Amino acid sequence: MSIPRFALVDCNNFYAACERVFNPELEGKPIGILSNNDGIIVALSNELKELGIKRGTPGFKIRHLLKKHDIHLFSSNYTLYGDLSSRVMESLAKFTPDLEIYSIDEAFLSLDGLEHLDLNAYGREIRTTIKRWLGLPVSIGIGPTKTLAKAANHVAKRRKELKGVFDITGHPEFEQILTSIDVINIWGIGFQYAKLLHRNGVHNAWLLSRAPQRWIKKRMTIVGLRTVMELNGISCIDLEEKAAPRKEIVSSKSFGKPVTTLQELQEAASSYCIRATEKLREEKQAASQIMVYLTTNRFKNEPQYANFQSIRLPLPSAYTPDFLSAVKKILKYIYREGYKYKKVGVMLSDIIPREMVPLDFFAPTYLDDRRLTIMECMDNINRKMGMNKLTFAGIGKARNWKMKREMLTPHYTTNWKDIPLVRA
DNA sequence: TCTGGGGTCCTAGGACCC
DNA sequence: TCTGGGGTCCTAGGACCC
Repeated sequence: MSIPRFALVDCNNFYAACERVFNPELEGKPIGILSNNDGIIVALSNELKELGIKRGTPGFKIRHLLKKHDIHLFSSNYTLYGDLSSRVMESLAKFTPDLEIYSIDEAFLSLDGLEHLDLNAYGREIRTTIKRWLGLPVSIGIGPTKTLAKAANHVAKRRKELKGVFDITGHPEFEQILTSIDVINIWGIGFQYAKLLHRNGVHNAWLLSRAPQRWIKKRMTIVGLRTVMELNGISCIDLEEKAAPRKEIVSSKSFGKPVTTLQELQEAASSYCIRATEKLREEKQAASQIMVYLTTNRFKNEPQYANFQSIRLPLPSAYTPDFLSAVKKILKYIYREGYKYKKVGVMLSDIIPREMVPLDFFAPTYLDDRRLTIMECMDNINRKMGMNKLTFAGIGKARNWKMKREMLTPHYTTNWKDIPLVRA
């Protein structure tokens, strides 16, 4: 049996690269993309990283540097990134149908059956194609396991001479290469585990691959053990070509400025609830549990309060009003007067496919009568006319809960008005 | 003034049952 | 004086990912 071969294709500094596609003047300049509400920096171009700025830095903290270094900050434009992402994935699918879309900017490809090719050259062809078709730079790591493909990608990104592609499979300097990678950069090792490993002298990926497996299992569970096996070339994490159905749906946002009244919280939570139930219907699912939480601003030196509560519906549903009344009840119960609230959120869970919703003799369920039709009708109108064109009275002024996005670029690829013009 | 949002998986421990 | 043991289910919390 031949060893499997995985490739990880990862778009370099994806959000920043997307902004550059339609604004080539940004080439070579430091760019940062801000989170919702223009809060923290979530994506950085290499030039911005080189200035010593870290992911997670609040935008306002570097405001004084913008002019000096010609830094360009943008509000996140997920409509644009999402659209370019699906174009990248479609292009990759032309190379192999065995593909797992792992995140907005990454995909695992199975290269099984292509071992006879020069996989480095094959990777470079993929890379050139994506660059030519979409103007986006990608890096490609290849290895016998997903974890090693990820590690190879890490190397491909950092060593210029590799030209963005690296196959680590059976590499003569395998040991030295893994030794050069700090455990924190290994897929599956986060901040806490990296601390634990360093404390115990396991500083790099090579040492991790040699670590006693019983100790790993005990301290890092079966998940950590899988990572170690994968570093040893034993594939434990398969390619998942079909997206697994979601098990929970969360919708939450921080407020631009503090909120104090129950009324306002109700409106915000209702609008998140509407969004969450829309997603639920998009995936043809139904949920039977809803949780609402709220919290004050932990960065502020003022009285803090956080709480949550959930309600179980008698039957799974995707009928928005079922959830809206639950939201109302919960918020009324957990709300305390006198605090400045920063965030409220809604989470739907216990999700099942809607064909599995049981029928009830005595009460209308989500699936029978006109409820389904009403919801579908609303969803269709909103899809066509824009989000929240048709909505529920309960959200009041909620349309104004819209995020702060002061530095938003146009929706170049998804809105007729925003399509770039070329002047002759 | 201004500090994100949306997910998954695993385990320990309690409740409950026989 | 003696105070079981094993199985299952659920939940909270902690770790991780992007």
